[in-house]
Amino acid sequence: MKEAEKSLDPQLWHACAGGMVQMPQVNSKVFYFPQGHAEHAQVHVDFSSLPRIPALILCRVGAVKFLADPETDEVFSKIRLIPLGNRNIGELDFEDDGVVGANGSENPEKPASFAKTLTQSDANNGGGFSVPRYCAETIFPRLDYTADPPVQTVIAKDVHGEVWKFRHIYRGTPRRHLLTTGWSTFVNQKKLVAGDSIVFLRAENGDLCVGIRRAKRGIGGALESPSGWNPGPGNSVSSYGGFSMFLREQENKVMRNSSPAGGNLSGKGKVRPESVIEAAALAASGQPFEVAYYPRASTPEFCVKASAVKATMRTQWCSGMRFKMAFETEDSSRISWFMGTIASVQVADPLRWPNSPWRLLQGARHAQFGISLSDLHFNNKLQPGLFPSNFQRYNMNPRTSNSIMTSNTNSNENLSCLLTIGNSSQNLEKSDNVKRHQFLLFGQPIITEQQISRSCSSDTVSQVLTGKSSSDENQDKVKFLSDGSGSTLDQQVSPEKSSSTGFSWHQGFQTTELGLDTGHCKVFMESEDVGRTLDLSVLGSYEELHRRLANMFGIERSDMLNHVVYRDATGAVKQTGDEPFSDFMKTAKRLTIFNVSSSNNIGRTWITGMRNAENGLDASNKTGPLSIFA
Amino acid sequence: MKEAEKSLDPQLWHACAGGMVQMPQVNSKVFYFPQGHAEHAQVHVDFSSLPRIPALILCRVGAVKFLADPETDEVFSKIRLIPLGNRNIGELDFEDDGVVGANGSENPEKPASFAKTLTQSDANNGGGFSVPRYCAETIFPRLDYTADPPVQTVIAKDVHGEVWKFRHIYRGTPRRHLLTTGWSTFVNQKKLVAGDSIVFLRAENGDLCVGIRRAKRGIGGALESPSGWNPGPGNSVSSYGGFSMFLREQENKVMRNSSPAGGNLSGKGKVRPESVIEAAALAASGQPFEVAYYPRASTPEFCVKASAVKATMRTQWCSGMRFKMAFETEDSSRISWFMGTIASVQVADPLRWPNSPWRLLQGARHAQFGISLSDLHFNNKLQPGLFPSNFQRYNMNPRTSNSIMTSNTNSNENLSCLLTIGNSSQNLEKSDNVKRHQFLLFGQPIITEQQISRSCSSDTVSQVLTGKSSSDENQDKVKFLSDGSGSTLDQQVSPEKSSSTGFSWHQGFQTTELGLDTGHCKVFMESEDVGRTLDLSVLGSYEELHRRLANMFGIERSDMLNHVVYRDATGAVKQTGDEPFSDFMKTAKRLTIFNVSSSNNIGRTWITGMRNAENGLDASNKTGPLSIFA
DNA sequence: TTGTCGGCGCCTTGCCGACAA
DNA sequence: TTGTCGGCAAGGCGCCGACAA
Repeated sequence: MKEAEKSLDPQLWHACAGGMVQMPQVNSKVFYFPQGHAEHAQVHVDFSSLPRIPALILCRVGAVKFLADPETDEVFSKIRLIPLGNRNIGELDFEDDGVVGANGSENPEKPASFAKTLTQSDANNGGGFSVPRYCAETIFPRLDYTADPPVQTVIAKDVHGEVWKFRHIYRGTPRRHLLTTGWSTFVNQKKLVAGDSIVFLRAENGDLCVGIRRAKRGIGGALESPSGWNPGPGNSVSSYGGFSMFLREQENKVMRNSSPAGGNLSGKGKVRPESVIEAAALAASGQPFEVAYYPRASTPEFCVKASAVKATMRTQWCSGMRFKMAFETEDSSRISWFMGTIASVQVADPLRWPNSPWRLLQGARHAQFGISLSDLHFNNKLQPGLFPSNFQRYNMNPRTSNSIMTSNTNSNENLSCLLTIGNSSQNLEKSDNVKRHQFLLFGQPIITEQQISRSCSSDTVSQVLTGKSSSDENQDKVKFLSDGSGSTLDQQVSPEKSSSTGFSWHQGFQTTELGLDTGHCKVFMESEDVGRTLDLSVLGSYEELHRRLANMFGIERSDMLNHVVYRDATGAVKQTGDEPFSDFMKTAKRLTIFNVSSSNNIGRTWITGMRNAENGLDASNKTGPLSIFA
Repeated sequence: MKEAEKSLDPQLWHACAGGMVQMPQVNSKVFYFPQGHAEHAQVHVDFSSLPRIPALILCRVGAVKFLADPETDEVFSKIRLIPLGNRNIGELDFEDDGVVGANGSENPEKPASFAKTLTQSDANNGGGFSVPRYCAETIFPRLDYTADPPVQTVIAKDVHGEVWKFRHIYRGTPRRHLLTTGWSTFVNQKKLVAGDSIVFLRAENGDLCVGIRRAKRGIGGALESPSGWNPGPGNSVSSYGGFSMFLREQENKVMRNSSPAGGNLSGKGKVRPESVIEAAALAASGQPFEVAYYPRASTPEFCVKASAVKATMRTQWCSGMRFKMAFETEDSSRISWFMGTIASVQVADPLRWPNSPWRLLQGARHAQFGISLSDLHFNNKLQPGLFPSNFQRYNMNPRTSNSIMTSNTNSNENLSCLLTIGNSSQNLEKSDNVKRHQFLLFGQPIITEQQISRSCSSDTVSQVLTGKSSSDENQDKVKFLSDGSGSTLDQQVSPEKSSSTGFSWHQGFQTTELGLDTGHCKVFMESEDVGRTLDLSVLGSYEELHRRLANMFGIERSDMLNHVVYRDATGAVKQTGDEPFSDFMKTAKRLTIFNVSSSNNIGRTWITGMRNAENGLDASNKTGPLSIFA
């Protein structure tokens, strides 16, 4: 990759980055969080080769470059930081820490811009683009309405300065603004799909600019990204399933036409762990360094303006406290607020970073939503009142820890709702103070530890899934839980309808993280959210297995044939019967029974499973033998 | 790039590599030529950081991996070599140097295979593939001729093991074999264009395999590759021009659909110079090393079996000797022979590699044609009888030197025919023993030094262009010529018709290599083959320049306006008048006057020029200030 | 106001035999 | 024997207004 390093218009950059993204000004002071930088790399960064590094390092901003990926158009920046020495935080002067906000540089005027999330119709192959009236009238060049129909050619420059031409027409009854000719070329070239956003911006010199913000892609999002958004239920299984199929087909198309390297639109690997190590080492030794920051990467900022850090450090967060967080509806530039109650306070990684305030500040912009509001549009029925509960679905990876915390709290208190799945009943037996109520939610058995905290959501149910396993957790996990709080947090909420698909992914992720001993196998029904654990070592044949599964799920044994697939430790997906039972017994790690009735559904889920199988292979490098299946 | 490193079927590998490619057997002995390795990298490799390295190093072959590029399907191999110490060549035992030939491994049976160069119709979007009868009947599965029409699905595996399905039908009047459904998908996926070849092979296990051999792409082929083939004249200017345009349009299409990285189908940069340095250093120090070898890269082998080297070293090549070389018609597996007379013998790089036999052996497979016969198909009218003269057009890069040589010969003797161009008349004045006959060939003045050597070709005229410049050659060149032979060889033949375009490219290349002092500028007419040198420092204005040019070429001065373009030292292409004359005078390196009459021609040539301008930028890294223009 | 749909025309894709090299 | 061409049909692409949320 050549370092063209051509800084683009900061206004366009900010428009693409999103309204909540702020960049520190040159010569301002910021705190650099190596931990946050590591999270930004979205892979595990092993700091063990370095001496202990401070959790946060005060730096002066030497330079900021506004850049865009030449392939994906994703905006990112390179920030040069000069450490200011290892003085006590209290002694420091935080005054001149100006921040370049959404309005770009020192110019207080926000340029006229408009963002729209692409609908299916917008992204369809045979279609045009429905231009919202506001955009057409305030951003686009003035149309001559005396013509019939009024039509013009709109010329827009992208982040690379490349020029795109669109036919802009005002037609139909009732009249509406549309981009027709040229639009589908743009969609194809930029490989846009429904859910991605497009930003139109009228620059100061009058040029019309166009930028894109890609939706977080990939079904395995929750698997790939520690802070990834778990799309979850919402508008029903079928609609989501259909959408994921669409994505896959698109992706295939894209992959066939482009090199494998070019197909990676979803990020990851943009910041390499070596870069983090290098930066952290330089920072700790007081030498200038440069970091790349991808504002769309859904991880919290790791260069936070010094005054904000200082202000937030004054607050002692503890569970039970109410809090309020700003986030922006990206396509309309309004600020929305989310209010909630702090559920748990916990140091993210007490071994490596003791007393680190990282993600404690979830105020000083760690509280910012890493995911953009546009993601919420997957839920077509979404209403403002649902935001809080949706936010709770934000997937808090146990590895990267909880977002809200102090250091001396019982984390079992104030949890909204514990939905225990899989083999976690073992945990419950250990924590003797929990009450067990079994009830059905959307037809699925749910075990709660506490009643719903009404403060989170007024008309929906929110649950927190405990993903913790007891004795069979892997080494990594043991370390992480060693602070004794005894509960790995992971939140999931189903606001209106439950989606088995969504849940299964989630569970797949958890299983990935937890791992299982040989002989034990997770079993899932395609249509159900809840998995069970089965000890294969007590079984002697496929017939016995099928009988057992038939009993377990109350279905006909004959229906089992050709409907049970599993993944083995190597990641291969097989059907029962593919290999001798003795081999199956040893290697099967996750087993899924497909619905017998709907053949359509089977096809779809099978493909989904294959997809996750790929992700599973990746993940296995990190956590050893595992099994994922949706 | 991940090292999948999955060795593919050696038979398929050899079928794709071409019939002339031989790979050394494991445990056999070969000589490793660092010089050849460097040429293989196709960029300048600077050995100056290393101590002096032997010109050839005897090695044992540790391992051979047969691989294929995951993106382009280009076959290559990795050869592990273990140096056998620095003993005197004469003392060595060359016995067990078995070679894996085209028939693959030790198996003496050559598998049934067939290669065909794609015609326009084959590569057209809306078309199928005309299967030569031989291929259909001996390679494809047997067709049921009782059906009407006979039809079957042919399934073939590519180098990655990926399966492709083609509808194979025998229809039409007269009957012919065709691949229809599935073919265009294959063409698109593999990004094949007319001129590329496809190889069908029936493997030993009965599987049908399909491989591809890409034609050397890009108009600047002769510029990019030291041993590149100069397509030259042939079936008229317009047909060639048309074809090159076609290539360009195809390329654009490809580029739009694929990432920039994926667009590089033409090679270059496959072997990085660092790898060469590393290998050479390890080889010199007697440590095992690995080299990658791209048999389609058109550079001579640099791992040559030891016995062949030894045998050839016995021969004292000198000019005037007759020689005979084998090469294969790749699509029919016949061996053809080329016979010629040695024109000049010269050490390739006497400073860096004194007494190196590199390219002394263009016998021991250095004489092999680096280019495939398929390149000759650009000349549609090509007949077997023309091969010799066509071969003479093979572009012998002065840098990489002449292929046939000894060290004590007057290189001015026995030259087939010297066509002196540009400012080389100065040379002639220095070599007082040459006779000067001026005559016209295809309307161009030609100065011969000797009569045509009839032995080269019976019905065509062959010439050797002397590309030598006198006092204005650059440092690099001076070094190269320092052995005193005083003649840089470059051969060019126009068998039937002359193409100004072809000639111009050739000249462009020569000018590149030779370089010019500041102030001196090469001047070319678009329609002419012959360039002149102009001392810009004696001119004072654009007007004076135009007047001078008008005189020089006998055209109207007014016609000059807007028809003179030039390239400066940075590689930029400009029109006269774009910058102040004083700047122009200092930087212009090559100047071209376009035909005024035919606007069509101008357009075409302009595009060609731009293309070459790009190549010029690359080349400038190697030779300093230069000027290329076609 | 704008997202989605069916209608429909145009243009590309791709299969065919004719024809000629 | 096989390369190229025009014919032609199918189907995808893409523009349109209708309709409804």
